[in-house]
Amino acid sequence: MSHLGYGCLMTVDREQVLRTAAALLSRKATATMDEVARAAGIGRATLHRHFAGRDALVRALEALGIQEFEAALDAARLDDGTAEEALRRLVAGVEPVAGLLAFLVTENQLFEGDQMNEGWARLDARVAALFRRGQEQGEFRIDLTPAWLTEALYGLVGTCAWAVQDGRVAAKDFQYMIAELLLGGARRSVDR
Amino acid sequence: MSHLGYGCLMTVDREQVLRTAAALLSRKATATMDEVARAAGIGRATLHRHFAGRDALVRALEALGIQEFEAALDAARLDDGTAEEALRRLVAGVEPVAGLLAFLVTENQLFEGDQMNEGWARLDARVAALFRRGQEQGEFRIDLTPAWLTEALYGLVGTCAWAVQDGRVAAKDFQYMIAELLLGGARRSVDR
DNA sequence: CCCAAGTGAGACATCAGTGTCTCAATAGCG
DNA sequence: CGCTATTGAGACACTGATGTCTCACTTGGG
Repeated sequence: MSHLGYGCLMTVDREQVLRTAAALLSRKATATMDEVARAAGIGRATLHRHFAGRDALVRALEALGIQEFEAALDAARLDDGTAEEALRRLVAGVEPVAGLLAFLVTENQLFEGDQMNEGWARLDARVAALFRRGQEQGEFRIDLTPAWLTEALYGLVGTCAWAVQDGRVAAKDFQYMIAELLLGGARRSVDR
Repeated sequence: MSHLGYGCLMTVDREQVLRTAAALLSRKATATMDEVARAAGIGRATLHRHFAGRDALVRALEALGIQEFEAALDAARLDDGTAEEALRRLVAGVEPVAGLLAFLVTENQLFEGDQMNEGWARLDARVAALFRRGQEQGEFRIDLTPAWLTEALYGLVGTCAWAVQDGRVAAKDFQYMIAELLLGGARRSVDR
């Protein structure tokens, strides 16, 4: 059953552990392996059986985050319909990955090594391309660079994930708050 | 001269050290005391002379961040003029503190202890009050809660500070990018 | 010019976190 | 009902960061 990676009730749910770890580490990067294990509801020994060490854990977090974010990008079909529609689909699809994404964005130390950021750079380019498309089609303003809009999206997703975690924003408002702020801003326009 | 806290050229510039430390620690929370010292251009021993330990350093970071952010809030005169004007003044005044602010927002572990967050909660309330005023005066939309707008401001400031640090956003665009996105969003309105 | 203050570099003991191990207990499966 | 796989708890040594100390050097003031 171990070859399945899941299915056995007594077997640790690898993804669940990683999500919990991301939520904890993104808020307390100095958390102990023991704290991570406790947060995930498993023993330190078990955590070590699945991830050779702290580095391996972080790498796994990185890999899962990139993988899931890429899946969200695929599912959002960024080239279909208006850029606004695509962005809303992206925000919706990113919600389950928000914790992971917050960790990736925060833990900049991942990208100091060499270039595991290759994977990340590719995702970055896809998001930026969406904003560029919106600008070229006259849908988005051109005075905010695609690079900044991309970073802002990441920042807002992470911030909102934390706000939800701390109860400052209702979980059901996650998509709305991010998409509306990013698209329309705080100002009340006359045509809205 | 030590009673002045400054003035002696060979004396370490305490605030400069803290700013450097904030910039480093907000991007690599696991950085060593030695790394912090090197980044600040001083020896580890000297760093230890000024801050008893890592905890003391973080506390000092917290205190300075709160103090300077509060000063920025005062200087922005949040009750004067339109809410938009006040927000733009705040963003402008916050720019020099952006690194410190990014550290405070990211290092949530500060607020796990007891309630040094009292100081933070007060600042939080002031910012939220600005957004609430904007809403009550019909200037801001009411479907985005003041609490969320407050968090979003923090998130965007931190994100933009990092983007500038990494060269993805030009330093001169700091205020514009944040204020414009936060106020108007990415969408190109017909009345703009 | 000399002295006090401050600094950097390094040595050192200490300690918390890490990684590895063993062992008893438990859950699923035949 | 055993058997196997997996887990949690604990013991253990080890590594790296930490905090403290000394000492030589430099700077600025008297």
